[in-house]
Amino acid sequence: MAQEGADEPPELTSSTGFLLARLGAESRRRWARMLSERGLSPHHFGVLMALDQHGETHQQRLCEAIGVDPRNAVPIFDTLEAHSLIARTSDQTDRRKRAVVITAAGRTTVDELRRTGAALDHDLLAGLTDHQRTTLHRLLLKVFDTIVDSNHSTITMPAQPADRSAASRT
Amino acid sequence: MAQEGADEPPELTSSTGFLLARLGAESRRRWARMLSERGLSPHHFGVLMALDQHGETHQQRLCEAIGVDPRNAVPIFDTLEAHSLIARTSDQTDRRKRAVVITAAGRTTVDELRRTGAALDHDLLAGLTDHQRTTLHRLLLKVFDTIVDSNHSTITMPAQPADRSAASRT
DNA sequence: TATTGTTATACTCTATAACTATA
DNA sequence: TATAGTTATAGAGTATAACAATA
Repeated sequence: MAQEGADEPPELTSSTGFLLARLGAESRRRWARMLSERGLSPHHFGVLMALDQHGETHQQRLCEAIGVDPRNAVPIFDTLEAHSLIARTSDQTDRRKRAVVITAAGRTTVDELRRTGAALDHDLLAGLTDHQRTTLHRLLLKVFDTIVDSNHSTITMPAQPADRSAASRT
Repeated sequence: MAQEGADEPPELTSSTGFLLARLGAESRRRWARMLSERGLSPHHFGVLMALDQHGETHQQRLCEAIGVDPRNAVPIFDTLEAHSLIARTSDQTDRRKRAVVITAAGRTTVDELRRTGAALDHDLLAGLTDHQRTTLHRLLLKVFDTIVDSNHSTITMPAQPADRSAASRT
């Protein structure tokens, strides 16, 4: 288990995965409260964020990104489309798939929410230094890659670099 | 944002809190599946773990430890008591409170589950080195302390050092 | 036959309101 | 009045089964 310094905390929560679940619930709770003021849920924001970063994709990849079963995702996409934050079209190469794109309004919304969310991060990570926050984020990203890769055999998102620059802000 | 090396991943999930929520859900999902085979939920395990580490406490402190509203915690304690994994008695100094203790069977169970959970951790954190896992765990613990302290004004668990040694195992 | 998206449904978890008993 | 625990209930989130359209 690799010996650290001597200031290792007793235990409190011996399993990292369980501690992750505990903190994740707390974080989601705060996000949900903030987002509910705009009629959105964490899943809605997750879809917008994934679309904003990766550009057009189909629903199943988005479901994987936000960790929601496709069976439960339909109402999520419906709501986003009803709010004109995304648009769904039929994929021409494979008509089973529905291509999803973020709209200009969706892009504005996700940028707004991201800024507001930064305040939540600030509170949540108040006990960490800037360097520790960066380290934590980097490690969590690595874990994220692991679970996405393990669910399917080889999937890492198409990485179609949506012309994000067109909506340059701030 | 403190410049790291140059191998910083693009973004994927810009908010640490949101990424935490995403990974926490995945982790909880895996724990839930493992625990369901024994008729338990993540909350049940959380209670047992907190009791095993901190000894006797009352219900509200346990609720805070596992992040569950006291209103939703009653069935959790009831189930644990029905399985004889915990025992509830009336606190003599304040008869409103119900003192909760872990039983010998509960201690055996939590040790078993902790070992089984280690396999889950291994899979979940497969992308990290041992050192990175230790770092991640330490950072998450710090965040945990932050949110517990922020919810109430000053609470850090009584730290009554239950005679854990009596159940020495392995 | 396998995959994408969908519907219906049941189940779990969480949040809101109000009540009892103790302090 | 405030707190610990409880109950009832509605809502959000998640899992199970089955289906239509397309590949």
